[in-house]
Amino acid sequence: MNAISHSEENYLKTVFHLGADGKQAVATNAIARSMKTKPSSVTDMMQRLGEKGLVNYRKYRGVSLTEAGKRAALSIIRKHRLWEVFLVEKLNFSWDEVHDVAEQLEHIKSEKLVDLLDQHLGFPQYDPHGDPIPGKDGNYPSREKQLLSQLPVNTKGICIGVKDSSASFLKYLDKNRISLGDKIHILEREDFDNSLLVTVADTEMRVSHQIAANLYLKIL
Amino acid sequence: MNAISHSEENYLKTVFHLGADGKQAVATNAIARSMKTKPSSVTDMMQRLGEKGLVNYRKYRGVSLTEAGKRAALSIIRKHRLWEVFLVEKLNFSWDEVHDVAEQLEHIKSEKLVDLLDQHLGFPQYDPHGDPIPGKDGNYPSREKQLLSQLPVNTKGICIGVKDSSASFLKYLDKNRISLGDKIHILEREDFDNSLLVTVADTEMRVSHQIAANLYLKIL
DNA sequence: AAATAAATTTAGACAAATCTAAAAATATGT
DNA sequence: ACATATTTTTAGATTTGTCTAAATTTATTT
Ligand SMILES: [Mn+2]
Ligand SMILES: [Mn+2]
Ligand SMILES: [Mn+2]
Ligand SMILES: [Mn+2]
Repeated sequence: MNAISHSEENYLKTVFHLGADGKQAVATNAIARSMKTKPSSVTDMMQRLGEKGLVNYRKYRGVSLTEAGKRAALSIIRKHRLWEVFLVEKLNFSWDEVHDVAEQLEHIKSEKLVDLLDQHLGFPQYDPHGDPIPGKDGNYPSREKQLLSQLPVNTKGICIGVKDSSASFLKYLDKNRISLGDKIHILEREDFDNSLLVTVADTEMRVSHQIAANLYLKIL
Repeated sequence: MNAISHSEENYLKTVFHLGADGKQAVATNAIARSMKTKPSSVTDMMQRLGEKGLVNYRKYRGVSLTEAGKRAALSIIRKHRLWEVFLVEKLNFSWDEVHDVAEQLEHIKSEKLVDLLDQHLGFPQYDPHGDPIPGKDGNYPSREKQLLSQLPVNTKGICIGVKDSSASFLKYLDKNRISLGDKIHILEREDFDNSLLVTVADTEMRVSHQIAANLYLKIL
């Protein structure tokens, strides 16, 4: 009776992400910008999701997810990230190529498929971009992490994730031999342009503010 | 420019199967029956597919696939069967559970995904039901095979496929320990009900005409 | 506090995919 | 060959998801 459509799923996921993991309300325009649709389409959809009890919609005031909406969003994100792990670990996709395919695979409906995929992958905790994989029961582990750009000189940490996961950024990291799991040591900050001198897995290099502002570290 | 929709793909596949693998024309009613839609919906869709150059549509005369339509159908069937192999071989689905999931997975659009999946599976030739997997280039190998019900007493063969691949038939075969690859020897035919006395992998058993009419053998 | 700007919603249109009911064409039986 | 049955198509409606243009509400600036 109340099946959630492909399109509705995409909207729910966007509301979740834009609203700080389902905690804040989100503006119509923000959703439209993020999904490359028009604000009027968003309004339409939010009214429908409101009627289905998946979002709290108040005219002109933005939307937030209901508990049911949050559960639905987490289930889609779980599938998205499990498929990303599959693509990278089993099929040898590179981490910059998986997003569009996972964007499709996340909509496949079969609980058994998700469970067996999870098992096949050894119950992974994080996706290839360092993002946590929501549990079957809907629990969403959050990890201690800080942007490289916000840490003081002399900090040591492990690179555990990316904020921007666009193909161009990920390819840049590949080219410069920066990978998740690498140990990073901040040697020096350049006041002029906020660039950093760091060692990444013991190799010294300079990273721009742009880069540093998109890399998450776990402090050691 | 002319992307083929989810729904159009399902129709193309049905026309392919009902028309003896794209060789014959197919009636509107046959398509509607097979897809559980109404004949009027089929007419609509066939007119659209006709305009797209994927079928030859002549009012009241049924439809056949064009070369482009055949290519599209084979590509979907290739994906469907590769995913079925994946589900059974890698995720341990049983062969009676894979169809509905593959029905969704076959619509995922990514050439790279299909190529890498094919490689990951070791370039399988047949799906879990014994059906051949079309090649990347669109070639469709056909296999010498005959229905068990149509073979004379004393024939020996290998069970290589099923005609009916409904869950109920497949579960029946599991229960009776009949699997693809088993050696079958026809010992006796009962004239009264056309049932057969056979050995399956050296175990003697009686199979009804219903069963025999849905099992394909390769004669030894 | 008006005036102006920005964000949001509404109204109306459209394409895709489906349906029901009615009309038209084709096939079948006597 | 004619009447009847069957198949197929057309006409018109509905739902989903989108759009543009206009109206409305909220926010910002002077
Ligand atoms: Mn998606
Ligand atoms: Mn990811
Ligand atoms: Mn399908
Ligand atoms: Mn199959």
